[in-house]
Amino acid sequence: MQLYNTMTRRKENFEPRRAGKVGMYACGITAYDLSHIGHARSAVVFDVLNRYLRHLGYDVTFVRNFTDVDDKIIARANREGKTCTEIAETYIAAFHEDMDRLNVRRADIEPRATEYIGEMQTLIQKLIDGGHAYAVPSGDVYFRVRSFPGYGKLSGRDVDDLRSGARIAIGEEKEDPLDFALWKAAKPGEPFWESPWGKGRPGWHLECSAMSEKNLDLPLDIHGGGQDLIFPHHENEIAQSEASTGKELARFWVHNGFVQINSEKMSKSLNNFKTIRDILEHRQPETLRFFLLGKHYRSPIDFSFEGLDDAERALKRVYECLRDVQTARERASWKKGETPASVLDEFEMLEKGFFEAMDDDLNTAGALGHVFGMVRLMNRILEDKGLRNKEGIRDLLARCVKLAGVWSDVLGVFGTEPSAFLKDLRDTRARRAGIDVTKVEELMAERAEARAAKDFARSDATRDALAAMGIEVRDTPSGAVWDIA
RNA sequence: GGCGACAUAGCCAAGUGGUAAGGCAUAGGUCUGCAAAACCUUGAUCUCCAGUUCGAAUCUGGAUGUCGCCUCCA
Repeated sequence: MQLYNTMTRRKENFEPRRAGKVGMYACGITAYDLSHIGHARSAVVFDVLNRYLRHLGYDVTFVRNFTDVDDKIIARANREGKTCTEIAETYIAAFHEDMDRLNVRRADIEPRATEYIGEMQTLIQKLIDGGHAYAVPSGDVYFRVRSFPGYGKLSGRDVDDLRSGARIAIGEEKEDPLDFALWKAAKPGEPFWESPWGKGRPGWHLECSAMSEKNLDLPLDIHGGGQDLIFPHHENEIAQSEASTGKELARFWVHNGFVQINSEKMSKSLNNFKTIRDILEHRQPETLRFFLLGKHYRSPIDFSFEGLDDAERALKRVYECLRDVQTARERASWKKGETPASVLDEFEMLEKGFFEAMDDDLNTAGALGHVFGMVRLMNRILEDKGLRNKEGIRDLLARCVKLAGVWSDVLGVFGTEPSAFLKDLRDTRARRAGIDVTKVEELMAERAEARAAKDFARSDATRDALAAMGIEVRDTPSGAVWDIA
């Protein structure tokens, strides 16, 4: 497959370092608050990449870390009178819960920073020994940026330009404004670990270098994260890891675009933050996931509830088709007859098109186009009285179900039992609209009675009453069903 | 100021050289007691200007607009 590499700014043919095996590392969250939809996007993107690489037959080892010691965690712990460990545990558990709902698979290894303090100290010592780092009297240790010639290569930045804008904050004892902390001396009341440089804790960038090197071989095949991590986080990781090991840190750098609100980045200062839980209050998790897959992973995606509702309707269309295919397969008798070649061709083109899109830098939006092409094809077949009862179609429907299974494994959507999904969708919408389901059922019963008596005036009156509530009634061979308009 | 991304129908969104996938919404038709779903039909020459080319949404230059990074951030 082709994958865009931030380092070279080009799509490149992805080949792992060792045949058949992929080592992938993605930067996870800092566990100090509930995860927001930006975290959801990043997680979904790397989940799809993880799933697709496995689909292609690679033996993937996926590592995603948790930062469980950090300024913001400390601040929250102090504010709430809890320990950092308690805060971290709380929000790691919340993250897992949210990810499970979004059908994001757990990483194979989920290291936590505080479990790697020893490795981090070893790494710092190596950097000091190599002249790449220095300790200052306060007990901080800094990375000496000018000792690493490649600094800026990932983000395309020039060290001199960076230097002109940088400044040494009061109290810092850096040799150079660009130098960044590897180890921070503990202030009173902060958690700390003993070290050769005094009591302190690791710098954020260092954590990922230690955890990636410990859990995977360098160079990593893929290192990923949000676009905002390119500078300085990943740039600093490269400096630390490459200066200490002499090896390239990662071969492919993959970065996902942001979630925006009204074309602006979500931020707490703009007060436009949406947590995953805010969204899942009134929408199904699969709708959010499907919405996120609707745009290419490197582009910014604008979040809105209107957009989510469009996604919900589109997803419903897929599930209604899956349900209808399922029903059609239950037909007791089939007549002799082949599937027309043109239909088979179309089926195969759609199947191929999906995977070509995925191979092209994980073009999920393009792939979904082919999914809907399949929905149209299947609907058309099921509508065709002369075709739908043929043995050839029976076999095609079986292929369709099998393919839907593969697609859902890769994308992490369309995998729910159709009837269960549709029922849950209806309940979700009813809750969202504040509709009393019991009342609806009563009116439905009344209408059924009226229709049985061929009292169409009364039947229509109940339909109108239901319509006023936002309920749509649909008569099917097996009785009337209702849905939210 | 430095680095970068984006600009496609009412909305969302694929498409990186050969005359524009798909979704949502809208309108008409088939079907239906009436409806709904489904199916069929219906719409854009791709922000603007100049250039390269037999040919450009797709390449080059410029303009305008929007956004991101350069400080913690997915």
